[in-house]
Amino acid sequence: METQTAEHPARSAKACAARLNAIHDAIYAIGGKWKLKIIIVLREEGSKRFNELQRLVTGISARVLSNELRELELNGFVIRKVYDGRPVVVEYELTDYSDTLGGVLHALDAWGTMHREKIRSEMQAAANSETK
Amino acid sequence: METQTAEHPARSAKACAARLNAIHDAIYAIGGKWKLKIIIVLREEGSKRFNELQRLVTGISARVLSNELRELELNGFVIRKVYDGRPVVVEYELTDYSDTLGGVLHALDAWGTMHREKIRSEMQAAANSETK
DNA sequence: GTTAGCAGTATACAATAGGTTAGTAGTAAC
DNA sequence: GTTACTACTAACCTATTGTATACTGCTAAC
Repeated sequence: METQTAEHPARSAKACAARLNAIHDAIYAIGGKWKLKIIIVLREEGSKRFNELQRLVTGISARVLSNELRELELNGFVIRKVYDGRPVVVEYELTDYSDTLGGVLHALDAWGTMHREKIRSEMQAAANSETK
Repeated sequence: METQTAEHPARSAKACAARLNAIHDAIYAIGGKWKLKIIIVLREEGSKRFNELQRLVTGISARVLSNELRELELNGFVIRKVYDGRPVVVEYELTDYSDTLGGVLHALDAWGTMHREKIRSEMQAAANSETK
C-alpha cells in the first residue's frame, strides 16, 4: 500500500506506532494548562508551599493546583514533604527525575520563541499591507 | 537576550516569563489529542485527502478532523490544495514550516520512550513485590 | 474576639474539548 | 434505484477542565 519514506516500510510502521505512543505519553504527562508552569516555577524559585505556589502561579485556583500537584506527584516530578508543626507545613519539591524534562523544555522553548517571532512578523506584515 | 540560566536572578525573572510564554505557545500549537498524530501521519505517508486522513488517524471524527486541519493550516503546518474535478478533491500537505517541529518531536519521542520504560519497570517491580 | 495565615476540600457552575449522528450536493458503479 | 464515494458541516450530547465561593480545624497576632 505505502512504500514511500524510508528504506523499510514494514519496520517504519512499527517505529511510527511506537513514536506515536511515546509522544502521546509525553504530551499527556506535561500537557495541559498548568503542569509545565508549576514545574518551571519550582525550578526557578525552588521548593514552595501550597499557598506560595498559588501566589506564584498566577491565575490558578486551589482546587486545580491541588489536582495538578497530585498528578505531578504520581508522575514522579515532585515530592510532597510534610513538616509537622503548629501549623502543618507542606513543601513541594522537584525530584531528580524532573530534570529529565530538560531536553523537552528546551525544545519547546526554542520552537515557541521562534514561532512567536514568526507570528509577530506576520501580523506586522498584515498591518503594513493595510496601511499601504 | 538572556545570557545563561543562573547567575543573575534579577534578569532571570524576565527570561522566565519569556520562556513560560514560549512554552505556552508551543503547547497550544501542537497540544491536544490529534494535532501531532495528524502531522506524523502526513510525514510518514505523504499528502492525503480528507477521508484518507480520517481512515489513517484512527478514531478521529470528521468534525474534529476538520477543526484540527483548520488550526494546523492557521499555524502554517499544512496547506489545503483543492483540485477541481468531477468530485472535488482536496489534499492536505505539510509545509516546509512543519519541519521546524523536528526538534520538538524528537525531544518528545525520546522523553516519552524513556518515561514509558520507567513506568513499565515500575509496574513490573510492583507486580514482583505482590507475588514475592 | 476578630482577623489572618496554614493546607487544603466541598459544592456548584461555566467553558471547552471531543464524540455521535445525520445530512448536504454531486458523480459513478452495480 | 440503491449504494458508495468525494469533503465536509450542523445539531446535539458528554466528559473533562477550570472557576468561584465557601468552609474545615488549627495557630498566632492584634
